[in-house]
Amino acid sequence: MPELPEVQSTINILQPRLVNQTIRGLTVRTAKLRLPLDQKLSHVLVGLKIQSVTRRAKYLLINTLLGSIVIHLGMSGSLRIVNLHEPAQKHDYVDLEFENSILRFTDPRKFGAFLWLKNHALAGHKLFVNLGLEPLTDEFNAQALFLVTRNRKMPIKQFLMQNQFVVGIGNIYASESLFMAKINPTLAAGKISLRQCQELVKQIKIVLHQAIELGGSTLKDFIKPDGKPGYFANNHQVYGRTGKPCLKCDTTIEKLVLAGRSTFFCPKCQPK
DNA sequence: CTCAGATCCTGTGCGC
DNA sequence: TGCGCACAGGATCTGA
Repeated sequence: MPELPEVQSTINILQPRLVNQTIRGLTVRTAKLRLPLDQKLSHVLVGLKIQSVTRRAKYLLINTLLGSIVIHLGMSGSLRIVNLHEPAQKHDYVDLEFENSILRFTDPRKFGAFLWLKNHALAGHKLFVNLGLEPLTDEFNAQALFLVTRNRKMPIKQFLMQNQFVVGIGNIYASESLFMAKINPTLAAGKISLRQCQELVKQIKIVLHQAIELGGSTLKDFIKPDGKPGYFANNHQVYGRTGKPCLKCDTTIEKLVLAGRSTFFCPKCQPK
């Protein structure tokens, strides 16, 4: 899936195409996503007009005056806009139908989610209530990161990937940001200095902004909402580059496993 | 409270 | 060419 840049790119493409469109129907082809999908949702949605398409963490929000359709792409989900009567493929699980087009949700691994939340239920919902700061805001800064990491023994990479303090940093961009900030991914979060926090925050913002500008990264099977294939791993410094030379110092890139997730780093640029 | 590990599900790619 | 196994972008739950 999609990390934050892919979700944001999806939104950037969907927003102009969906705003002011009126929902004509909903077709659901599975009940089992990460969260159960209400098969009778169609009655609620038909007739509602899309006001905006926004994002919170990696949740994509299609907003109407009454509430929001909340979509999470999980590990393998994608959205695209197709013509009416375009036949559904194997893992096409939800269609949101408009007058002249369909927004189609595909998710082979079914780790994603598609649900409806009324306005009053949105902010307090369990999916949203424990989410941390958006990484591209001023609230996510070095001072805040420094304070919240004190006494934490968890490796900094895992800490970044939790959503409690900062959201939207997934497995790819955690490795990439730490490389750019020259911080070893196994370093205990509580051990990073204020100066390292400054560099890390700065690099996280740069890396995410760049990926968004590129139109969302790098997934070989990532399909943008217009149906065109996405980019493929062209810009990664360390992710997926085990055994290849570091682009800055030529040292061989290494891989290790942290909390069950592959982690890539340069042992010379990111010393312990 | 903190943290490690298992878990949901399917597809792909590798070594044999 | 076919088969089995390891691994994959996330997030949540359990239990030590």
